[in-house]
Amino acid sequence: MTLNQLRYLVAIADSGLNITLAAERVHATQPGLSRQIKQLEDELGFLLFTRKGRSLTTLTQAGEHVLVHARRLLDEAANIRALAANQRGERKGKLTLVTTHTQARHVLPEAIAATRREFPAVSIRLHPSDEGEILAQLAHGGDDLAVISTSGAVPGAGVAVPLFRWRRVVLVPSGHALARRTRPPGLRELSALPLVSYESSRKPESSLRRAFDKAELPMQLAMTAHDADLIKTYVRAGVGVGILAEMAVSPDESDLRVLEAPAELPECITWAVLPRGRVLRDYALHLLHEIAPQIDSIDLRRVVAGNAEPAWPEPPAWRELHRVPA
Amino acid sequence: MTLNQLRYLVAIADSGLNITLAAERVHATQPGLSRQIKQLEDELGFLLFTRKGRSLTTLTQAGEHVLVHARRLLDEAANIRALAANQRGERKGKLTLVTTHTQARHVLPEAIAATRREFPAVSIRLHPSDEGEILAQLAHGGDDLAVISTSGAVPGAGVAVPLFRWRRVVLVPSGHALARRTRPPGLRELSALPLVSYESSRKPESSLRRAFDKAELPMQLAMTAHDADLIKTYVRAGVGVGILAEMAVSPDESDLRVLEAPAELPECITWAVLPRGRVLRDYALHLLHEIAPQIDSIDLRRVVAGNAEPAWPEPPAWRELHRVPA
DNA sequence: CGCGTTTACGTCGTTCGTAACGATA
DNA sequence: TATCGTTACGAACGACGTAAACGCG
Repeated sequence: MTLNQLRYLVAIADSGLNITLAAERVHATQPGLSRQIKQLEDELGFLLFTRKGRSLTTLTQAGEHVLVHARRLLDEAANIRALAANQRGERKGKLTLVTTHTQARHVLPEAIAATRREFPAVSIRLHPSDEGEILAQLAHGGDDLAVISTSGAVPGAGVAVPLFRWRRVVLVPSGHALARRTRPPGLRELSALPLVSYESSRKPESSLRRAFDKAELPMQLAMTAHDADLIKTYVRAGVGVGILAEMAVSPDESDLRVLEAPAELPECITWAVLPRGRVLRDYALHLLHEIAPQIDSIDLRRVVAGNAEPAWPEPPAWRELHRVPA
Repeated sequence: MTLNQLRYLVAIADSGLNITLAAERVHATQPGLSRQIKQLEDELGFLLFTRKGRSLTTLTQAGEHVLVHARRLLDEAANIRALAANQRGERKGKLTLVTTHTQARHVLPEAIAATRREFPAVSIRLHPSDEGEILAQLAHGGDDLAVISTSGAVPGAGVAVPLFRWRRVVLVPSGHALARRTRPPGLRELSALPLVSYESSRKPESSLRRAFDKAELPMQLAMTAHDADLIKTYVRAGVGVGILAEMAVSPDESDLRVLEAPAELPECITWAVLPRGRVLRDYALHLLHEIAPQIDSIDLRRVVAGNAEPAWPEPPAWRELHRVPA
């Protein structure tokens, strides 16, 4: 059993059991992988794959088990290499974020730009994903960091770090009846209007939907989109009243009016979620410090390493953070 | 970075930084280890050890970190090998238990004998240890299984499986005043008498001591010993009244009388504690089934693998288990 | 016939053990 | 001088890539 054999095993599993493809991905030749897998099977004493003719059809049950442990083993190898890179002061590398469009578009840009200024040789990969799939991506997709919002609940997978609190806002065209009002609309008023909001509001567990349910009011979703720009466009077009994250609106949109959302819509929290037990590269820590300066980096390392229990400070409100833009 | 390099690293760390000794333990030559460590240091780009002249003095701080991950990595390698051995139906291997003398002497013998009958080629190593050190041993000593008692609290490290409940008994010479009484002694009565009990009763967190403290009664520990046989001997010699685990007394000790302990002494639970995430060999599961037939082996595997939350059945009382000895 | 896997073969690199050397207490 | 680590050398093994053969759709 060698590190390479295990590396080949997971590469093949991750390439849909196509050895040739796996070989390209690990920068080796196909016969090399075939042989190493065979040798591994010989050493372990059982087949990792079921074969039909010459090609692989599935992993055996035992193979699935081996794969789980092989992944963990290789993760630890990667941890050692990350540790070493930090120790050497290595300033280049990769960083993969998995997050929603809203975070990627309105929350992360400054932080990522600052990190890139500090670490110009780091390649940052932004991996947009659906709300519900992000944590699964983080757990199984090898991403380094997820950024995700919830209305209060602490995300389960990995180490969740609260970044900031935020609220929704109501967006209407400047000619809209609500735009002339001095007081923000109530939930009952919104209930009577067609809404334009995020795709995720369609889900029954969406906090927007739950707020209406709790008040026993109907919710009219006129349309949904993945990102705020589209929502704004359709609000401008008069399709309905926009409900979106406050991070997604800027004060200079003169043809739109931004109103406070009803108090019944709960405050949300944006979290960074880190894979538990993974050694963070210095630049990952730098990025986290950019988006959450209130978090102590030493503590963070300790918690991710499993050597301390999380005890994070109360996250600040987004509008406090951005009251005085530079 | 190879598995062997990491293996050598931990061997050296576990041999007090004596490379020659480490080389013997891993069945290799000393120059081999020296070179591999040097190569590993080259690859990682920093020193793992601080050196004074030619010999190693300490691990560097970075080396300590690498060591942690190297251990986990090798644990996963061991897991894969264990998985393979199970899959092959391999019936030989090693099994190291760490436990107290009482468990080893009075609880485990039947179960171990049964396991040895089923797996004659398995070498079982019994590793007696002090109450307080057992869990540390399990976490760092590479033992497969700990058996330990507490008065209620769930042991923290690893996966704790409740095996059975038990009570203490009071042991007096047949000529003792208490032996003629029909009702068992109360805590207040015992408080007036010199006691002979386990070494661990000296600790402030001992449940015996806490029972006296709670009743605000003094406890007179005339003497303590590690094992029940010694306690019995000194009870026979009239040194004091024995307080010991019910598992440690048999009905055929005609010169001693066994009395119920006061109700104030809480019931205890004996637990098996397993290292979390370690793949269990079939014979380990067999042994566990012998000492805790109420535990479902499939569930147990799942919980140890981290794929399920523990939900163990209420453990039976020792005296129920042994009411009708074969 | 093309795609993907296996088998055969030669080369290269690496690891290992032996043996000699060096430093230290 | 004994102990422990390093350096030097040669042999053996193993992994890799190339090229050809084999099955299957």
